[in-house]
Amino acid sequence: MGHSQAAKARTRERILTEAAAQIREAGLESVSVSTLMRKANLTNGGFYGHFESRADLLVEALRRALKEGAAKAHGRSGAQGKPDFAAIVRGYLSRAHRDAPQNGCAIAALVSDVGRADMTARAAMSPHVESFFEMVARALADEEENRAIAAVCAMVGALALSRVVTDPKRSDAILKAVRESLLKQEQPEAHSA
Amino acid sequence: MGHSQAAKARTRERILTEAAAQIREAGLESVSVSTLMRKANLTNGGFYGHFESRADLLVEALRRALKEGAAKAHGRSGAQGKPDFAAIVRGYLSRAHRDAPQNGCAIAALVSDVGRADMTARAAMSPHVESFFEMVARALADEEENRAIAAVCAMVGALALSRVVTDPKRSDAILKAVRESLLKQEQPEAHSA
DNA sequence: TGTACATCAGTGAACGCGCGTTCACTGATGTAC
DNA sequence: TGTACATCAGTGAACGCGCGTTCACTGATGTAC
Repeated sequence: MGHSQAAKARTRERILTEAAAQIREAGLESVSVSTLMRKANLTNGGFYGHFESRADLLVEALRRALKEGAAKAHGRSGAQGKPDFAAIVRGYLSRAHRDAPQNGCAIAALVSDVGRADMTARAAMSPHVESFFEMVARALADEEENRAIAAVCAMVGALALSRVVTDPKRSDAILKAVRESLLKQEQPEAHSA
Repeated sequence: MGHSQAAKARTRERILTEAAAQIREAGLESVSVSTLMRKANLTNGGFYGHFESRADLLVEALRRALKEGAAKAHGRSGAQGKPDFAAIVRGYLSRAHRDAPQNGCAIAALVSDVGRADMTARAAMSPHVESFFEMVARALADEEENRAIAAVCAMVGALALSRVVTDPKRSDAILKAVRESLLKQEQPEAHSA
């Protein structure tokens, strides 16, 4: 199989990316070493050349999932400068986001899991929660932190609840209600110009 | 051990109550049949006299946890008649609630788990989400559903996130920010009397 | 009221299974000459 | 440029363990006489 450092790093990347998608789709506990390795076209044994243990992988996969989710959010909100509040809200509270948790926000996908997990997992997610607050605060006209916190909680709650509710119409209604509620508060200054 | 129907029902109750607390504290997957039975002062084998399988128990425990959480919320909001919005918000977004998930709202404790669970679990939680919306709507001055949905999402999101964030001060800040944000919207009519 | 029996809630050992982890091995690649 | 060797990423069988589940059994209780 050869042994270049770059190739090994790429393999590790492949495992980690697969695991990051898996935990957002089916939870931290859903990851099994052999299934994961099979998905990466490898065999169980090879796993321990890349990670110390399953627990070690889970933390790294969580970090990866959080980073991917954050990157996507930043992309949606206008890469640099003042982020666009309406764009954030519309992107976050969309059916597309609801229906593709494996590519979406890891915070909403794993809030309740991480809320009862050990300190390592909680410490991995905490700064991403704070970053989300900050990004939304920068997007608000008055940049008030408390309003940003409330907006983020509403978005995370709405997305997570929309994935619970079985009736698709009611699920859509949740996304829509919170979208409108948040956008109403934050009218563009130019609306009467 | 005897065999009265009432005694058996009480035993079942004991197992179910224990399981309902357990899933809110540590998640659906945390329940192990033998550990659960040991906690109920019984041995593994007896389990199958009460439940068809572990999967069967998990659904029943989820239903129980949801019911307990709802009962508590109704208690806090003034048992009958128009519920008290401020009381709901203050009770839900309290440190006491955050720190005792095993006695609290099963929706916040298990949103992301149930969001990716099978239809049975999602169908068990959905009506409780709708009830929560309804209760909050009745508590609002204008009784507008969309505002109730937004308030519930903010509460569920805030409680779940407050359990993630590791810094206690920041966790408190989340609860406080959303408490104030919701209460500011819904001023008592008599505030300038 | 007292005795003999049937019931059945609960016991606890045993089972097969899948899991995380280990380890002796393989064979393609990079390197030294 | 060509050959021999060392490296080490990945293989795949094996391991011990805990799990969900089964089952023959026990013994306290309710019931019939």
